[in-house]
Amino acid sequence: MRLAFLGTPEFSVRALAELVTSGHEIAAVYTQPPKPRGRGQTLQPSPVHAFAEGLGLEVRTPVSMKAPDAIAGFQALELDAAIVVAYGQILLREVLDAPRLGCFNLHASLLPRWRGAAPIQRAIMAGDAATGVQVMRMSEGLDEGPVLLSATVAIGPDDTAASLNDKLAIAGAALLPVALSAIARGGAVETPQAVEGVTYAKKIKPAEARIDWSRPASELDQHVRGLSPFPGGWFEAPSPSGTVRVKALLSRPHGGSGAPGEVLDGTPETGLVVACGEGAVRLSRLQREGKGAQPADVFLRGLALPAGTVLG
RNA sequence: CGCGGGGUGGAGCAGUCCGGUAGCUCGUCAGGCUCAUAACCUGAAGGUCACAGGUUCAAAUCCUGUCCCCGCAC
Repeated sequence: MRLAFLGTPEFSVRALAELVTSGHEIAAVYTQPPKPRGRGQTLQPSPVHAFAEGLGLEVRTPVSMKAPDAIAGFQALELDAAIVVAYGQILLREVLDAPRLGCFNLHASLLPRWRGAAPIQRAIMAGDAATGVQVMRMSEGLDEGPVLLSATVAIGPDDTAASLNDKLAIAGAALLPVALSAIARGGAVETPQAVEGVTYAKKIKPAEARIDWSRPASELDQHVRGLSPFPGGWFEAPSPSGTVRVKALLSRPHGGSGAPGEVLDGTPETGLVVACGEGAVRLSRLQREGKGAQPADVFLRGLALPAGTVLG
């Protein structure tokens, strides 16, 4: 089929690769324009942009898909279908209707749960036992279209937003060729989403990343893993040169109890065990502000946090 | 010139503001203890304190310049 691909982050790259491998014609790749990022604020193309360029595909980076010329350019492609995977822009009716067979979206949750921007993180933060990826026909509403294909992925006790992102990207990419061949034959079954069980995965706000030690251990564990590595659940710890901010990147509930935020065990061999409002968590990967991530033992050799220390 | 950290024996850090014999937690090596151990005890090796100038009786520490690294939340 003659397709357009719309995607931006790393998550989308695998999906695009899968489409290319399965022999579809990629008429154009749409992605967000390069943004200044990283040290030096140099202009960096998006992961999808870099990947597509490497394959010699035509890359388009309109600032807005609502602009008349962008819409016209899209319509002129005369597509069979368009595949949207974490593109980052809302598409108007004119765009959705342009391809002969319509626009399809790969979404990282089991709809109608976690419609919206941060489904992967929200699933972990909510303590869901499983989540998934789905291919759906796009409609004007936010992730409200009927579902064609679905795959479930279990959320393990050590999964972080990063690890789950990878698993979902792989599972999702595998669905696309299957969905497309069904669409091409006209044999795709589209199931409307359930009316009940709708939740929205709101964007993560900076303020909610801070760790609140008074919460139960299970919730804190989910908080840490759901926000790892970005933006990272963080807390404050005393150091010889004042209070420093520390991100927790990996955690697991652990036995023990004490005042919320109290260090129960800070020996490098054990890891950092901190009391919560209920129970305790063991933090096994940490990152001091301005530094790289470190395993707990290495971290604790540089910043001693003996039992009894209270974290903020 | 977007912002912020940092370069100190193999690892992670303290010391730098208030110049004056290079320190901590580990690792490594040797020996000891133990039924045994990632445990414990004793001892040892290992550093031109990123690099180059400058100030000074004396610089990891003060001044100037250079290189490199790390973190900035679709």
